[in-house]
Amino acid sequence: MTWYYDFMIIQPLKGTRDFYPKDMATRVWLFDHMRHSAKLFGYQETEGPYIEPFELYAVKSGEELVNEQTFHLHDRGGRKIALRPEITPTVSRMLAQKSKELQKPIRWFSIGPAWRYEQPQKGRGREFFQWEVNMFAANTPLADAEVLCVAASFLQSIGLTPNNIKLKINDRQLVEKRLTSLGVSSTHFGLVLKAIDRKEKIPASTFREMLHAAGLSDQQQQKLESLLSDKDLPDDAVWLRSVFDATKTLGFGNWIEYDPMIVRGLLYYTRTVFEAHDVKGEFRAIFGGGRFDNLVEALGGKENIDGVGFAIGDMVLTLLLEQNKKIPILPASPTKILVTVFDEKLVPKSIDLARQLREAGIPTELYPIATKLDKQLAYADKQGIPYAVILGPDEVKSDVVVVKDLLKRTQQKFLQRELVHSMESIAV
RNA sequence: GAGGCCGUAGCUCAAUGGCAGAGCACCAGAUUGUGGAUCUGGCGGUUGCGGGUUCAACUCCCGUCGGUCUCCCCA
Repeated sequence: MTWYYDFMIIQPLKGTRDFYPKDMATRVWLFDHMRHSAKLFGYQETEGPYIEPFELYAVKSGEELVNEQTFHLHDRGGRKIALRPEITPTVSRMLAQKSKELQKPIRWFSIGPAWRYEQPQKGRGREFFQWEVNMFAANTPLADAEVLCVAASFLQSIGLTPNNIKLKINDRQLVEKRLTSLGVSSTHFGLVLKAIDRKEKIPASTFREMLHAAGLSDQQQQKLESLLSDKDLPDDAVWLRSVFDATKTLGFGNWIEYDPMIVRGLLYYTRTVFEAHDVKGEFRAIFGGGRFDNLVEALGGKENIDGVGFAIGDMVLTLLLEQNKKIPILPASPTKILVTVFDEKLVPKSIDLARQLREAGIPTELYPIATKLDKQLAYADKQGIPYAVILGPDEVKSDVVVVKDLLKRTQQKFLQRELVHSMESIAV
C-alpha cells in the first residue's frame, strides 16, 4: 500500500497553501472583516481577471517584479499572459476603460489571489491574497485620511491595537522639498528615496554609499540623516497636518504617526505614502500604500485620475495575528444541529426532523449511519456542533425529542411539533 | 541566482555506528440509550531517494530531490 500511496500523492506546488476547513474558516473570518470595514466606509467591491496581458505589468510595476517574478504563459495565439502579481494594475485598467462614465469620487476595493515566482520564506509565498482599497478622483487630505482609517478600522476589528501595529506616514513632496533645499538635484530623487527606503535594513556605511552614488556630499548626507531622525512633524507639512487632523476626527488618530523614513520604493507615489509596521519590528511591512497621480493615464485612459490606496497581503498579517494570539478558534463546521439516528427503523423519523429544521433555515446535519449513539455524539463534539437531537424508541412513544446542548452538557425534552420553533430561537 | 538548517509513523519529535521508539491523532473495547477525562488494546515505517564506507548505517561520506529560513528583490 505504501508504495502506491507515495506514488499517488503529488506534492502541492512550492509556495502554495491548502486551506482545510479550519484554515478556510480563518481565511473567511479575515476576508469578512476586510469586506466589512471597506463597506462601512462605502467602498464598492470589484473583481477583475486573475490573468492579464503581460504588458499590463510592464507599464508600471518594477522591472524585477515583471521579468523575474511573474508567472507567465503563452496562449495558443502566441500572446504572453501573466498571472497577476498584484491587483493594482487590473483595478487601474478597469478604471481607465470606463473613466468617463464612472461617477466620481470612486471608492473601490477588491480581495483576491495574486502570484509571484520567488523563493518562499516567512510571510511570503508564491500564491497569496491581497486586499486592495482605493479612492479615486478625490485629491484631498481627507481622502488620504479616510483610506488610512479604513485600514485602521479593519485592524481594530480583528483585535489589533496601536500597541501592536502603527501606520507610519510621510509626504513625498515634503521629502522632495527637503532634498531640494539641501541642493539635491531632482534627477537624483529616485536614488535617494530608494536609499531612504532601505536604510533600516542595511548598514549605515551602505546607506552612505548609496547616498554618495546619488551625488550627495558628506555635508548633505549629514543634514539628511539629521532630518530623518527628527520624528516631529515639520511646521511646513501642511498636507500631512490636514491628514492627521482628519484621522483624529475620524476616530483613528492614535493609529497613525509621522515617520520621515517612510518613502516607499515604488516610483509612482506622488504625495502621501504610508506603511504599516508591527510595533516590535519583527516583520516586514504589513501593508503599504499612498497617493498617485497618473496611473490611469499611463494605461491609456482618456483622463488623468488621481487616487490613494493601499494593499494588504494576507501572509504577514496572519503571522502578526498568530503572534498576538488574535486568531479566533472557529468551528470548521457550519452545522448547528446534528440529528442522530437511533437505529435503522427510526432513520425516517430522523430524516423528517432534519428536513423540518432545514426548512426553518437552521444548518442541520443528519448522521448518515445508524451506529452507536456515543460515536455520533463524539462526532458532534469534535466537529464543534453545538446541539444534538436524539430520537429513540422512548421518545417516539411519547412524541418528544431530546435536545442535547453539547457545550453546557445539558439536555431537555421538547414535543416533536415544537422542536423547530424552540430551536429557531436557540440555534440561529 | 547565493547560502544556513532540516528530511524517521497521519502530525510533533527521540534514537549519534549495534533489535526503529514515544506523545498526539485515528480505530476498537472497558460502558448494548449519551460526547471533552481515565484505563486497555489495535492500526500505522523501504528512516525522502540513489550510491559509497563498514562485520553492522536513521546515524558517517558523496550525489540528488523536497521542506524551511536568510540574502538578493519587493508590496
